[in-house]
Amino acid sequence: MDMVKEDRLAAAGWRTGDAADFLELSAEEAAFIELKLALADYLRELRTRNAWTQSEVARRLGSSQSRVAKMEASDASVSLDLLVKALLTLGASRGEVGRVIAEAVNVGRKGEHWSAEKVNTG
Amino acid sequence: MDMVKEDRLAAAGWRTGDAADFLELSAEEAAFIELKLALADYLRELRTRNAWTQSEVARRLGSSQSRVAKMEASDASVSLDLLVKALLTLGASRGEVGRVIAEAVNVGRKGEHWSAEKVNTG
DNA sequence: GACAGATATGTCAAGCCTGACATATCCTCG
DNA sequence: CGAGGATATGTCAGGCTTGACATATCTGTC
Repeated sequence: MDMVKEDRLAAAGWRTGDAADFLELSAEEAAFIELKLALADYLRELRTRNAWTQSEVARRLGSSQSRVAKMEASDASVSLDLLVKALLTLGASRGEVGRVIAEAVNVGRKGEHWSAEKVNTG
Repeated sequence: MDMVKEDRLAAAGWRTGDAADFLELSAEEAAFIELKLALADYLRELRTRNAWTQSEVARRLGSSQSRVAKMEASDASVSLDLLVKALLTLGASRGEVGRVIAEAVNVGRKGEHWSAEKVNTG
C-alpha cells in the first residue's frame, strides 16, 4: 500500500483522513491531483539530477525558493500551468514532459488500482 | 509557420503580427501555447463528436457558454488547469487525454515520437 | 551542541482567472 | 430577407494564484 501518496495529498492540503473522506474526491479530481503529483515529482527529479538547489531553480524561473518548494510538494496553491511552464523553462525535453504527463494521466486507468489502495489505511 | 496556427494565436490574444514579433515567443512559451491549442482542439472534437452545444457542455462543467467558447479558442484567459479539468470532467478517457497532451508537447520534435502502445497501455 | 546551508510552512498584496452577463456575429432553414 | 439557435467577443466583480518575505525545520559538519 502507498502511505506515501496519502501523506502527500494530506500535506498538500487535500482532504483525505479516512476512507469516506477520501472517496469524496471524484475520479476527475483524483486524476487531476495525480497529474500534478507526477509533475511535481518530475520537477524534483530534474532539479536533483542537475544538482540544483531550490534557490537556484527559483532564480532560473524568476520565482522564489518557497514557491519552488511548494511546486515540488504539489501544494494546492500551485497550478498546473505553473508546473508545466516551470518544467519547460528548466529545459526538460518536451518529449520527457509529454511522457511524464501521459503516464500520470494514465495511472489508475482501468481499475480501482489507486482508490483501492487509498482506502486501505492500514 | 502555417498561417492557420498564426491566425489562431492572434485570435487568442497572443502577440503575433509578423514573423519577427512571433519569434519573440520563447521556445517554452510556444510549447505551452501549442499544448493549450491541442487541448482546445480536443475539447471541441469531444463536443462535436457527442453532438453537444457549447451551452450543453457549459451545463456539464458548471460554467457558461462564453467560457466554453473561449476554451475552444484557447483564449489567453483560459488556464491549462481549466482545460484539463474540463476534459476529465467531460469523461474523456484518461488515456485519450494523456495521448493528446503527449502529442501536443511533442509537436515539432523529430524522430522521437513514442509508440501509441506505451501511451495506451491498459 | 552550534553553526550553516537547504528545504518547508505561513502569510499577504497584487495580479490573473473564472463564471456570468450582455451583445455581436454566424449559420441554416423557410 | 427574417427568425432562431449556435457560437464568438467584451467586460467585470470576486476568488484564486503568484512572488516575496519571514520564519521554522531539516541535514549534515565540526
